[in-house]
Amino acid sequence: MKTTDKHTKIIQAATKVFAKKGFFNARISDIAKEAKVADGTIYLYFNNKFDILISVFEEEIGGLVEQVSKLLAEETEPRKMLKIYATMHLSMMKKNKNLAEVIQIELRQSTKLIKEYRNNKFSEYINIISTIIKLGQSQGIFREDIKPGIAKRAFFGALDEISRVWTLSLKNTYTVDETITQVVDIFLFGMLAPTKKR
Amino acid sequence: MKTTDKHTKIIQAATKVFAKKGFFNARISDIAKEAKVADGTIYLYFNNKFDILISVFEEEIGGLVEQVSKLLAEETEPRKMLKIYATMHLSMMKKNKNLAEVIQIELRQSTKLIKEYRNNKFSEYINIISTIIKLGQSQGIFREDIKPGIAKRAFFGALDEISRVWTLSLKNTYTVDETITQVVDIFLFGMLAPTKKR
Amino acid sequence: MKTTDKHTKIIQAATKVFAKKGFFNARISDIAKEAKVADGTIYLYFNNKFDILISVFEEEIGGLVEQVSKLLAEETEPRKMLKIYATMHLSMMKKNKNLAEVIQIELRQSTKLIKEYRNNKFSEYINIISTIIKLGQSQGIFREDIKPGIAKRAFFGALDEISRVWTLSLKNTYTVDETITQVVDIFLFGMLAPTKKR
Amino acid sequence: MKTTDKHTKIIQAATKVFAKKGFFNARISDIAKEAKVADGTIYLYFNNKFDILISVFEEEIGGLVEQVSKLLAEETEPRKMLKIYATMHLSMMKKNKNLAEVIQIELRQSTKLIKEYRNNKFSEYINIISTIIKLGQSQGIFREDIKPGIAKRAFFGALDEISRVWTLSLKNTYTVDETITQVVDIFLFGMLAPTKKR
DNA sequence: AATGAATGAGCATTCATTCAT
DNA sequence: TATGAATGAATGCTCATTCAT
Repeated sequence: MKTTDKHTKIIQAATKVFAKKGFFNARISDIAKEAKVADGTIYLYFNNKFDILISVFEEEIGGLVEQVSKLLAEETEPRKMLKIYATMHLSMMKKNKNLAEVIQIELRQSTKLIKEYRNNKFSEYINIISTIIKLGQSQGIFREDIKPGIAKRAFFGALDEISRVWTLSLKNTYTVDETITQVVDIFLFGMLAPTKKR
Repeated sequence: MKTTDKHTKIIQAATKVFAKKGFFNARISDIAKEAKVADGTIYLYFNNKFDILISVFEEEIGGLVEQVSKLLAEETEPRKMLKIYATMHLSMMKKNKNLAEVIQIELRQSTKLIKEYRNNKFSEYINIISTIIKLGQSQGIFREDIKPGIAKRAFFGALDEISRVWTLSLKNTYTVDETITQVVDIFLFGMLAPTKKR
Repeated sequence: MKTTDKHTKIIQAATKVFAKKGFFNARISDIAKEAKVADGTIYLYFNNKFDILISVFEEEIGGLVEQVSKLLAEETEPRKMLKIYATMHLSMMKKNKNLAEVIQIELRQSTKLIKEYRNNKFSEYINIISTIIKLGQSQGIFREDIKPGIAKRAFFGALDEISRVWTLSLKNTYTVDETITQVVDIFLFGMLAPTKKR
Repeated sequence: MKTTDKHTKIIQAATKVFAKKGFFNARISDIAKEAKVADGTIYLYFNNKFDILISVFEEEIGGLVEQVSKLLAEETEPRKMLKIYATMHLSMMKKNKNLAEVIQIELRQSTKLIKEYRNNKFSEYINIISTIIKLGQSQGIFREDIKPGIAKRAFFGALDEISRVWTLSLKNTYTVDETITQVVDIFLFGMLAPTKKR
């Protein structure tokens, strides 16, 4: 991974600047300066400011997908998988506040602003959840009447809102582990199939 | 309250315009035109563009708080109360797409941009959830180990993400009722205290 | 004619600036400064830079048309009318070098750049020539085989090229009167109908 | 002269590009692409963009001078020579629209923009006209009082304006021959010396 | 000689805000 | 109170030119 890879350098700089200032308040020259590149150079790699934003999503969320997928490949138990997903997501957001802000704030902007942008990587990322739920249903672990398409939204929304509060406030009332357990437990119990014995 | 109340007219116009174009793409002149008022007049009622945005939240979310509170006052069963909250929130978002967009997108922007803005009304709105949960816990209905401060975020995040998807796509795969039942059930089962029999 | 007529002030400033620097090298801020107006003010009166250029033509050439028409209204002899036209054109170009440059250089640019611009005023101005020629033909003064549509171009082209050289060089080898007589004579003799006696 | 002569290739490419887009809208990269050469290569042969423009004139108009001169060398009758000049000019402009546009529009720009540029080739080209006129005067064919310095401008201006209209409009109301005859006849009759008989 | 990636100065246009009326 | 013309700071993007290879 050479330091001279301008494309990557710009993406990283943009993530940082978008997170700090927001898309609209970020100036191209801010990104250029952060990437230690001339303003014009940016336009050798991206078509326009929106294009940079979208690339940030695709690349950064693409990275998330990759990492989460790798971890999940080693696990088969749906309940544990859901916990892994939540843990990964929240700890990534905790570690990479820039990415967190970009996902929480700018992602929403972009969906609205750029109608043609389909958020492919994001869909891919969120669909990992429904895949796990379906797996759990096929194994009789999760209730059959749970709609994976709705549950995935509820689960992601819960995680997202929690990480959103984290980026806002410096003080953390609860630890990461504690929070994960809380959220995952609610969903696990909430989706659990009734056992005979019980 | 006459329709000539300029303040109210501007707030309503701003809600509409912010929802349609987003805060940054909305022009003061757009709001002025929508409110049938001169550009300069807006500055007789608001300090600047941000001030309008904040006022929009305060007023619109204040309205939400009021309506939800009124409905909840007639109910005492925590599980039913949670369902009422969810139903109210989602149906309001469904009905008032402008408000929905403003909450989902601009709320995040504003929290970020205006550090001094405390989102009082929004906190009030979201704290209704934790109040219900605490009530449920005191009645032995919800598990004691549920942290209301975390659960309220998870619950609101789930609702918010779902209404976000609604504002984006025209086609609705699931009905409102179906969706509400799904989400509320997950949380209800998820937070339920274990019964003796079981 | 109030000095506060911004529209007129901007047109005049633009004529001056375009003449001095050429359309492409002229900056909006140059025009604004010359017109003693803020940059943004220009956009209250014109859509864009091209629009200013076109307006300059329409107004300035409109003025030419008006003045020439007025003078010609007092004359009925076609040969004298042609001389009046030439005299007016050349002396105006001599007097108003800015307008001269704008006509010679920018008019050509604009016709090329803005395909949809029809140069109405300019056509009107040049058609005065063909009208005179037709009049002369109907009176048997000019040859019948002269095509007014071609002759008008030749006549205007001759005048234009001459005034072009004037704007370039400081030294004038010939006087204005001398030059007018030369050019007009060529065309008058050149278009004359053969007399019986001859 | 091999096609690998970069200098020539660039000149030809520039002529084409300047004609199509105009000097200011033409990009160096456009010329480079048209010449199948790298952007930087152009700067091995020319100092800057203006330099290319000037070179285009010198070379292209030089070619005109050469061709016209060759043809005129075979003729000695001034009236016929003038007709040859007009015919050559107009048919060249008709055939080579790129050159025509460059002469009509960019020539004027350049004269203005680059004060130090003396347009030597262009002067040479236009002076052919005055040379012919002087020849005609020495032979008693053209009137003595015609000033060749003025008449050459009038003649060239007439031809130029006519070819300008050609480049603008697709439809041609008159044929080339018809037009040439019209223009040349006006000037011939217009400059004719009075015959004894008359 | 040739390349083309990189540079960074330059500018048209927008729009929040002001203020004379 | 209300207006809306006027302001001018701010910025995304272009492109002539350079220079390391």
